[in-house]
Amino acid sequence: MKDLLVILASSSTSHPLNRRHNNPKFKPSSLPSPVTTKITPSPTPKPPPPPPPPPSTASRPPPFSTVRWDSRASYCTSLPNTHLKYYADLASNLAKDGKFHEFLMISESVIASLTEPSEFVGLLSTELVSAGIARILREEGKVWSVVEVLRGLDKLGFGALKVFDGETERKAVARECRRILKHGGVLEAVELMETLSGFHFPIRELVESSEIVGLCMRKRDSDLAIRYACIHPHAHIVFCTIIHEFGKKGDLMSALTVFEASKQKLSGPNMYAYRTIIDVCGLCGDYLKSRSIYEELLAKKITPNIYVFNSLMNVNARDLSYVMSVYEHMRTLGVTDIYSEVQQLESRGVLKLDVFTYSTIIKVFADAKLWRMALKIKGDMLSAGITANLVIWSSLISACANSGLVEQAIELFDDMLLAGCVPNSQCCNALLHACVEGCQYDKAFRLFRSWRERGFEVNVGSNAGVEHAHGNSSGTLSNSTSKSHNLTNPRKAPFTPTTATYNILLKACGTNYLRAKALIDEMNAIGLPPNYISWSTLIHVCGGSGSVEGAVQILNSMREAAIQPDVIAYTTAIKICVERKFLNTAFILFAEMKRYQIKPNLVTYKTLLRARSRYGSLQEVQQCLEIYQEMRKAGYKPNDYYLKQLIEEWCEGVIQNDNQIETKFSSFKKADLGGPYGLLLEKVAKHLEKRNAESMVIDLQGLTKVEARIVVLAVLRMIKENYAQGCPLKDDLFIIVGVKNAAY
DNA sequence: ATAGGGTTAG
Repeated sequence: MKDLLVILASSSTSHPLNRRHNNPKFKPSSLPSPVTTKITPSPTPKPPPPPPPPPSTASRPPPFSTVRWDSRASYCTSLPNTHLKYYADLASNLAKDGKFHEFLMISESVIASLTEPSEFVGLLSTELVSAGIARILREEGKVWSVVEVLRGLDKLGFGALKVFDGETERKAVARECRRILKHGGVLEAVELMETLSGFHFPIRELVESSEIVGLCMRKRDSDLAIRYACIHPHAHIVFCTIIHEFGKKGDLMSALTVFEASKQKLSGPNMYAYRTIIDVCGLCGDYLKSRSIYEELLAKKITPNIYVFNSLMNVNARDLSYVMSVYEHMRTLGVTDIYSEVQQLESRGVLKLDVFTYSTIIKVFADAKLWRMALKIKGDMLSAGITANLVIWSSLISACANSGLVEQAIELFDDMLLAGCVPNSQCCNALLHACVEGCQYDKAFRLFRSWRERGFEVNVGSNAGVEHAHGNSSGTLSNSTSKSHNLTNPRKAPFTPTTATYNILLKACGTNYLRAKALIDEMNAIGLPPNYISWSTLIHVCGGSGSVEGAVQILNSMREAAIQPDVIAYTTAIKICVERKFLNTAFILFAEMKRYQIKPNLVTYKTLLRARSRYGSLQEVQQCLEIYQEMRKAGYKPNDYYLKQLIEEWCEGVIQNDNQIETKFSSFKKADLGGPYGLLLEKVAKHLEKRNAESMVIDLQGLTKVEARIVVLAVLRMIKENYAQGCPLKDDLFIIVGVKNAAY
């Protein structure tokens, strides 16, 4: 074998064949035909005769003629496994030396002779092939030669080779990608990424998706944007971003094209995309299109979620009858049926809708962010002859606040003052909250200061007197004084901030920690000491200002102030650690809160699991799996999304993207997975648990062939990593195959 | 009957 390598090596550099090949008159068929070389498999391990000498090392694909290899094929079919192994070793070694043309030539010829290419692919040494690619990247930085090699590999069905494990190589590619983009080559960059993604290059590391999307936008190239989305591991999100971006540009046509593509690409309805495209219809002024999209959902018997309904109603807001028909459907779907039930009760005379019930209904819509519905209820109420009181006004302002509608909220507040209703702290807080939700932080502070200095001017005119004759009079200035004046009569009312007021202002500090700290001091000074909500908000602000240490330190300050940090305070701090990639600190805090007997909730778990987008080592995977197990025990249903991601990282590319099964390596289709990941995820998780690391029983019962393969791959990788760390498997490895699904 | 802190598909 060594001899053969020498022959091949010499032929690839200075062999006279090279000169012949460079001659345009040279024809490959003039080479001594390899078919004539007879291979006699011998019982003793004796190297088989050499494959045909490679004709070239030039950077073009080797000049094969299919016919030439076809004749060889019939003969090769009977290649015994030992010979297959020999060719695989030979090819792998050539690849390692960077002689990819020879590698491809041998591979192509062998594969042409086999019915099942994976037989040969399985025998190739991934390590050697990736070493060769790494070498080209490292020593010569030749990204494009590598890309050509990869495309060659791809053509031969080597897609599943994972060749980008090394940091250095990935950086070389990233540099090249940067360079291309700097010169405006988005198309080139996407093509590069398409090739790379077939070889499990983590393209997310290459460049921010927003940047690529932005460049595609600038070129108005929806096709390119779609191509990029398709290879992104979070295609569903990227699609939505693109749809929205086109919407912002007023380009509904492109947005719709992308929307259609997203449906093609993603399995299962994506409510997020539906919601986005409906919003975009609104942005582009085509409300009729939004209706047809909604109808498409209905035709497919897909139940829209509350966000889709909300968007649809907002987009069609001008057509109240349509909004009501949509609402009617929403009600029948059980999204919210409170109003109709209440109305029914009223019609039966069981209940008289009063200002209390109206206020409850308004709150329901306010919480669901259905502010238009909230305002509609107010209309219904006024028609029923009931006057809005302070609670109603407050709820309406809250409804706008929850949707970040500052102008609307201020308008309501002014209307309220005009109607002679005196705001209390809660009502003022609702308006401040609206400013925060609408990110108008300075406006919140300006309002606060002006209220504190001047209070409110409430209109107590004759109108107010008449209106309040019906309604509840709480929160209304006494009419007795106003009656003497027939004209509008402004009255002064004071403003009293509460702890909640300060808490909202704390949030309005954004990332300005000093401002927040000053507010905390002010609270202490005026006798409104910060409560646990104030402290959590302070943690948030501090973290936002960039100080992870400071944020963690505030947990201690809380205890000093005799306020025990609760689950939200800890979750806030953990979130900051996670965002700033202080993963160890995050896990320390997680352990600490449990020591203090504070039970993590679903939000805590989710926040913590977002810590890793890639799982580098076994330790990291196990750390996350522990959290999963804990979550399960605590009665929370783990979101498969994260676990799926984890498993993707672990199964050597058998699973790719969201729901897609890599089809190049094995000819399995998604259907083979048979429905949801549930059982599969559980099995992989169970097998990767720490305590299972030493003695191993792999139970494949109930899994399909593909699933079983995934589980086995995951376990094998764990064994490999443990071994590399010096912890070899001590006992035997048992694999239980199901009776029906004999997997291996 | 109305308010304030952590998630909300990366």
